[in-house]
Amino acid sequence: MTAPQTQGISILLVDDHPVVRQGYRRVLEHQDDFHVVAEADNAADAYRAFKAHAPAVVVMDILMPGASGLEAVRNIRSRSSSTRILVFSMHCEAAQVKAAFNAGANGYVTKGSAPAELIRAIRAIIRGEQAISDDIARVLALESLSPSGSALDQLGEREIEILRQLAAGATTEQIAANLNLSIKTVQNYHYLIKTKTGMRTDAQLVRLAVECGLASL
Amino acid sequence: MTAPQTQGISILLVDDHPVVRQGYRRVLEHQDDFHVVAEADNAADAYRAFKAHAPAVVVMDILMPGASGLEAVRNIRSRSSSTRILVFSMHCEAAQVKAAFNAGANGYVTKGSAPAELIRAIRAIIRGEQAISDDIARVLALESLSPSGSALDQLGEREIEILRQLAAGATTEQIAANLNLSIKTVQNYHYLIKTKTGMRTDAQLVRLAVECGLASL
DNA sequence: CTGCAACTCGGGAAATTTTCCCAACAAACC
DNA sequence: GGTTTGTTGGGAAAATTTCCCGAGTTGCAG
Repeated sequence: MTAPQTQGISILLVDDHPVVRQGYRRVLEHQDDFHVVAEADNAADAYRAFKAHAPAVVVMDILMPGASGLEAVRNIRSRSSSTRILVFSMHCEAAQVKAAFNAGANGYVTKGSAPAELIRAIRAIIRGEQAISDDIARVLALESLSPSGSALDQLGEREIEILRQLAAGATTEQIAANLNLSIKTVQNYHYLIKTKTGMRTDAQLVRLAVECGLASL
Repeated sequence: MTAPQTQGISILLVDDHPVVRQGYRRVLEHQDDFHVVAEADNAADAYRAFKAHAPAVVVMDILMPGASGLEAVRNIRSRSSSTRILVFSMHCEAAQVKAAFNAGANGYVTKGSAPAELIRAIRAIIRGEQAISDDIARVLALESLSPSGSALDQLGEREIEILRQLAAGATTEQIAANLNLSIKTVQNYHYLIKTKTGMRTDAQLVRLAVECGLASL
């Protein structure tokens, strides 16, 4: 199980800036079990390279011209659930990070992170863990402590009300009836709430609502 | 702060049975600082009377024809967070009691309780405490000690484990991977758990799991 | 020992929901 | 006046839920 693979870990490196790619390639290949098998400088090429090389790990900048890097992450994730995806970005915003994980990323580090942190993150996601760099951790931690509803202040009143009722156990139909909305609208809100908050299941939504004091048990 | 209010404590009394109301009115007005300012015999009238009289305390039976008494509790609670609501019922079941507190009740006594217990409960909730009668306390205490979570002993081990992971926020895929089952099997269990427990949404499942000590928040 | 009941595991197929796109409208804001 | 933001819903493909079924395994009572 834990024996190192003889061929090492194949990596696809994606960044629109060649110099940056060079830098990362050097850092990555300094690990002798890491092997950068391909590079790409845009989302479309990244997806093509992914299909061609089936790398174990994709390391990509999500800030690229053209199609969003997040879109590439989604594409790759929908094609393979086993590929590990590490996103790096200059952004250190909670929403951005959540969006990346929601799109299917396994890790997120900022470009300001030390090389050792990048390596550590890659080894973590290979083990199946989720990885974030220290500065991201700090931002997310502080955000979760903020006095406002943290994940809730990104939601509108309607969204909050619907989340509250969802967490209370109401069905889509009941909510639609309670608020005098069409089922379709409630479904759309339900989906929107999930994407905005980064929650993937209704159970996670309930936990969020309870944490934010929206619902009780 | 602790000085008795000169006008005493205003009470709204709700029960669908006139004779029962008479009995309670007598017991309540035997306390000279208690004053029953209104009565109602159904949920809708209760809510109207509440808006009209703004009583300090609402004493209501939740077992009434028509709209659920719980619904009335919720309505009153959403209108005023300071009003104290004491629920009384013939039922002495843990689930019923929890539902009442969840709806916003401050206290719960059974109809079998002695008058002194009712008075004690009202004085307790006026002080901002939560109050339950002795028999309720015994039921809740025993339930919390019982090895099986009541609604859970109708579930098999596999079902319980899957419910636990669902409540923890795991996706179907993650559960299937964790337990080495097919997604199809997890879906079937998920459905089976819902039908066996009578829960209609995943949010309700989470609540159930938490109540039964299967999950925490 | 035999049969029955319960638990575990999954396939099939129809029904429903989720997902993600889009557009319209109002209010707020620059 | 143009832009963003919140609210409301349609459409259509993808995914999940729902419910039915069978099959292997235990355990237990007859």
